[in-house]
Amino acid sequence: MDNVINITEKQKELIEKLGVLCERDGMQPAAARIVALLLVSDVTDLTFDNIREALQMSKSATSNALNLLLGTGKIEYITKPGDRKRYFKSKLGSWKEEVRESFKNFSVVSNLFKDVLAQRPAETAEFNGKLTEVTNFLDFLIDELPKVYTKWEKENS
Amino acid sequence: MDNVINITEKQKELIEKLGVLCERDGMQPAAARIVALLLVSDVTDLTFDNIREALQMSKSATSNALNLLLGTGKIEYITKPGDRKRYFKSKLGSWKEEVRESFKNFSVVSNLFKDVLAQRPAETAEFNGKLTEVTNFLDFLIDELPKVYTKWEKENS
DNA sequence: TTTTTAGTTCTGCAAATTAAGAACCAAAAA
DNA sequence: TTTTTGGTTCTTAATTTGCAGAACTAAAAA
Repeated sequence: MDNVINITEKQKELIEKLGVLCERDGMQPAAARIVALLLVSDVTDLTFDNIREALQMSKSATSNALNLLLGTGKIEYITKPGDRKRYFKSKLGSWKEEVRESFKNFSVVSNLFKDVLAQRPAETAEFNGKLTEVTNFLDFLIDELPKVYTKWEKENS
Repeated sequence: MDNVINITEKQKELIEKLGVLCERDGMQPAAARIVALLLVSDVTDLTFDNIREALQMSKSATSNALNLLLGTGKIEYITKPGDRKRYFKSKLGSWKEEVRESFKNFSVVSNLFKDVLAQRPAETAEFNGKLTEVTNFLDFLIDELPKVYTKWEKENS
């Protein structure tokens, strides 16, 4: 029988707040709470049933959310010798990775804007000019943000 | 009678692509298409009915989406003397603003992570260390990103 | 071989989102 | 004063999402 993990009121509060934050990023509620739980729980490696009981959710919801999070790289699991259970844990590095990914998205937007510009009539000069400025700004970021990363790497090696 | 605005196939394609992009950012479908339409349309200032006809949506959907977009600052409208209609147009600067806002969000995450750390047991040293690194990274970004903006301003004045 | 464990998969429902259609309304025009 | 214009608001309907519960399964244990 699994020893049930305990969550304090303070922790529950943090789970809600972190959960809302993840949900705003498009994550579904159950998954968001799991991510949050794995951040605040005293024990960092939790089993399927630990999670299910702590968050009071069904097996199906737990299973689906865990597999979704494994797929998106937000969590991982370890196993222990002579133990069939998997121990799920937060893949903390994913937060840094996620930021990096979100930065990459700028080029998708920038490229689409360029496509838009390419087919706009020359007559709407002011509009086209502003749109050009936006794409220039995005391209500037696409250029500068990697440098920020490099600076971080340099300062932390 | 309003002169109906015409949308080419190429423009329709771009509207779909831009629409999907906006939807992925949490914008609802109808609103996303309006934003896209106002970017690709040859005429940049469109009336309620121009939009309704171009995107084939109901008055209610059009009304709700337009008010949502006005509220979130993604579009604006102008009026013309002796004309009761409003002419809606893309607030192009909102794209730049949006990026700036999304950067501000890092401090919300960072602060929450610090709250999490404050109540974590000291025993999970490795985990706490990694979490600390993530918050340090976020704080680094919170510090560096405004500098990137400043650089942009400087290069474009 | 049977049973238990550690999940997964399959309905099916309840709530939330999204948009249509019709009724409505206030200001301007006729 | 009546009508038209340029919308808004209300109700309803169709999807979509998220999750519970039960049935199921493969591997390990007994």
